[in-house]
Amino acid sequence: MTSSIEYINKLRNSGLRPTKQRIKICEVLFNKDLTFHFTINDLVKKIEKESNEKISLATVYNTVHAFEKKGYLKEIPIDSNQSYFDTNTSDHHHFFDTTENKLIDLDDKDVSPIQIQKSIPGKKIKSIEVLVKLDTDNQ
Amino acid sequence: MTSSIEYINKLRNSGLRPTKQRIKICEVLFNKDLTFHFTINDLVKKIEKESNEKISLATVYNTVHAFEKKGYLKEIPIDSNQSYFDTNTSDHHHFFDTTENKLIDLDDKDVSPIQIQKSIPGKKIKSIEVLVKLDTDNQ
DNA sequence: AAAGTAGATTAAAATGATTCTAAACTGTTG
DNA sequence: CAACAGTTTAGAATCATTTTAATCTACTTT
Repeated sequence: MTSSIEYINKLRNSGLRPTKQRIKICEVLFNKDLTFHFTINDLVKKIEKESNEKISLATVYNTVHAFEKKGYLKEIPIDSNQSYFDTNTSDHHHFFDTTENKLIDLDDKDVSPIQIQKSIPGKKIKSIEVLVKLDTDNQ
Repeated sequence: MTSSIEYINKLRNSGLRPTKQRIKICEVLFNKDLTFHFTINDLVKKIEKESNEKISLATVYNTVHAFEKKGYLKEIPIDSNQSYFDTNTSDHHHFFDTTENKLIDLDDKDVSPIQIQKSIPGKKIKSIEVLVKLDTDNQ
């Protein structure tokens, strides 16, 4: 359990004003033992469930994007028309269960080191993300 | 140059009726020396440019999805608000230039072999896709 | 502590990609 | 050729996301 004072500091230190809404969103996102994956829609439902005041949808979008920019959240590349985010911002990868449309974390240590032998002039590598698609195994 | 007879056979063999529209889309997608990446919007423009008749947007969507299901196209997992497709259906990966929003092929041979040390019970690996995000290098 | 202001929140409207609808059309089979 | 299932179509509907512009609030300056 992190107290809201710590979120206030975290926000201030990132140049984000610690508003009531942002603190609440921090609590919903980061006040957990485990990291998790979510869509904006998931997050709105979580906020409604864990709080009595409602936060405008635009604010949820703004805040998630602000947190992503600050590195507190990561967007996960999935071929979907909804954006998936991850509260686990460490270097890691994902399984995507194509039958259940569910994401599962895949630790960096469970993937052999990835080396890219090609470079693009004037460009530098920002991130390397592995997506392992899974299917039901009916042997 | 593949003749339209071959596309007619290809379509028939996949259980898709060889309509005027599908044959035209085959020509635009597969009558090239090089494979390429596209969005639906790109494809519509390409069709307009390479043809005098117009194909309804709904038909373009239907056909792209039908071709994807048959394995003639692959969707590329990108966290973007548009779906990207690839006419290169062989095993390979991608660079994504985040400043120009452009995809670049990354050969399987240019990526060190990837081994996944974790397995999910009842699931088997369907594909492994690597997305390397690029940034402008202003050293 | 009051005033000023830049940043934040909000509901509602706008946008843009994608899907759906239902009517008209067409390839295939008998 | 008739019949039918599959296909195309324009336009409407949907859904996620962004924008707008008015209101509000955290923070700085006095």
